[in-house]
Amino acid sequence: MSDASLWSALADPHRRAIVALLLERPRPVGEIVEACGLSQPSTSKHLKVLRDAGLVRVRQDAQRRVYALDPAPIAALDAWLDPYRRLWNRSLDALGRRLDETSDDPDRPSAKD
Amino acid sequence: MSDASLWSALADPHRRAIVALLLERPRPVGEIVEACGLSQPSTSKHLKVLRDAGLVRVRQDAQRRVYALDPAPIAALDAWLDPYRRLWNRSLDALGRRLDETSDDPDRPSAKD
DNA sequence: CCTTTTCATTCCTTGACAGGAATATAACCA
DNA sequence: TGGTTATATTCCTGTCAAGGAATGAAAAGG
Repeated sequence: MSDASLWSALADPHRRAIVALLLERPRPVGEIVEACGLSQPSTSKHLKVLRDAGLVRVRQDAQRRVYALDPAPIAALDAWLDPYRRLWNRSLDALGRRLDETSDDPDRPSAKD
Repeated sequence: MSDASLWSALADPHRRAIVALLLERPRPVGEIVEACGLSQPSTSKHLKVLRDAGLVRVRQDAQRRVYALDPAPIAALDAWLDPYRRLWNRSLDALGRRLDETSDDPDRPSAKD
């Protein structure tokens, strides 16, 4: 299950920054180095982690390597999130009902606890 | 920004398992210990991390502490995901177009040969 | 070929985190 | 009050990941 590598890849703030950079457009390593303010080796290592997690893909262009986002793992995250999103909607719903029927449900005490 | 603690909290597979357990229903610590197969102290420490990240809330019930999911951070994750979801939809769209116009685009040879 | 550019990989050190064992804390009960 | 249950916290240790420095590797160009 590469689910683990996906989460741990995104757990690092620098890597989330890289991912955000690649959301705008594909970029060669040098550009990422400059934008992140990290050293080149460190950036390359982060890129390797992202590659191993399947989050980015590389295209060789002469001496440069152009990195781009791969949307698939993002979709996996989205799928993971789905059941929780339902919970979120339920609680929004409940809030709406409470606001709506403030004096209609004697079982659920209002904010006077 | 508790964004960092949110990600690092969910980076751990045991903690994701706990979160999944709490999605079904709120549970006291003992139940989580049993379900996860971790030791009680380890579980308590994971719960502390989840608490600090705002992912769970505790309610005291006699000697027991009942943990429940807080949907708000999930919504934050969802918001983070949003721009990437757009990317995903774009690529689905592109795929759809390609499948749609297979015989409409003489530039792109179809799957024969 | 030799050099330059661009990037990847090792080596090493340091810091953070996980897990177990033992201990503290708090609530309930006799 | 003393004891039991349920949970949190501390201490200690091993593991793992990040970052810097140095080095390796591949492509382009003279």
